[in-house]
Amino acid sequence: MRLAFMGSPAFAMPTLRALIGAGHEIACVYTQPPRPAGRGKHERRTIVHDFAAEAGIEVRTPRSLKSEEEHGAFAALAFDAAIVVAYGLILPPAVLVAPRYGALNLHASLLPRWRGAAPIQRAIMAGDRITGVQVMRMEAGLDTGAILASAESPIAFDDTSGTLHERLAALGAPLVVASLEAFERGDVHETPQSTAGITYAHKITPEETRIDWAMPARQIDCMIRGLSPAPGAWCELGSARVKVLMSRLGDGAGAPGEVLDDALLVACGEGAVRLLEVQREGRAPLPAETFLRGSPVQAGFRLT
RNA sequence: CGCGGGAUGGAGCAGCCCGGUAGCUCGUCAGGCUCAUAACCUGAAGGUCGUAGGUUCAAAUCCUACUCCCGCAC
Repeated sequence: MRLAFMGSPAFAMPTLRALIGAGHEIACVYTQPPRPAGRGKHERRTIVHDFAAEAGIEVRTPRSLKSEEEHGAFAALAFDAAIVVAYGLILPPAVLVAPRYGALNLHASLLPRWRGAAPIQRAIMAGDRITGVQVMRMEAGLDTGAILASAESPIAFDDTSGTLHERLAALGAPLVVASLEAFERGDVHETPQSTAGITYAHKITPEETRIDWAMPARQIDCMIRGLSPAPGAWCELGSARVKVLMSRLGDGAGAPGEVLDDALLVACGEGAVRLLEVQREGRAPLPAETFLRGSPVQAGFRLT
């Protein structure tokens, strides 16, 4: 089929590759415009942008799709379908209906749970045991469309947003390809989302990334893994800000934030967590054992 | 030019402010102890101190430029 691919971050890449691999024509890639970002405020292109440019695919980076001009430019390419994966822009109705088969979105949760921007992180942070990916028809509402295809994946005790991102991206790519095949066969089944169990995966804000050691260990462990590798949950160790990138539930009790042994077992409001991977500001992420070699933390020390 | 931290034997760090024989915790190798061990003891190898200049009798340490990495902000 002749497709528009709309996506920006790494999560979108497996699907883009799969579509190309399946022989579809990517007539145009829409992605977020390069913006001054990161250290030094240099202009950064999205990974999808880099890949598409390298592959010789036309790349468009409008700041918004709301204007008549953008509608026209989009419609003019006469797409069979638009595949949207973590694009980062709202698609107005005029764009949604322009392609012959409309716009399909790959979403990383089992809808209607975790509609919105950060479904993978929110699922882990909430302690969900299972999640998945779904291909959904896009409508005006936020992730409210009917489901065309679905695949589940359990969330393990040692999953992080990083590992889940990779797994779900890989799980979703063939689902999208299969959905397009269904259109070609004229065998598409669209199931409306349940009206029960709706939750929203709000964007992660910097304020909520600081660890509050008074929370139960179970919650803290989920928070640490849900925010890893980015943006990372953090706390203060002495005067240094330290990110905690991996943890595991442990046994122990003490004042919230109190280190209970010489291997970073930390007491929480209820229970304890063992910190397995940490990163001091300005330094590289390190396994706890390695970190402690250069910066020992005595039992009794209090993290804040 | 957004703010800031870092680069020291294979790993993680200290030393730098107040220039003068490179240190710690590990790892590696050899030997010892042990029924045995990731445990313990003894010994050894291994470093152009990011790169290029400069100052100095002397630079890991002071000055300049550059490269790479990272935290914050975005």
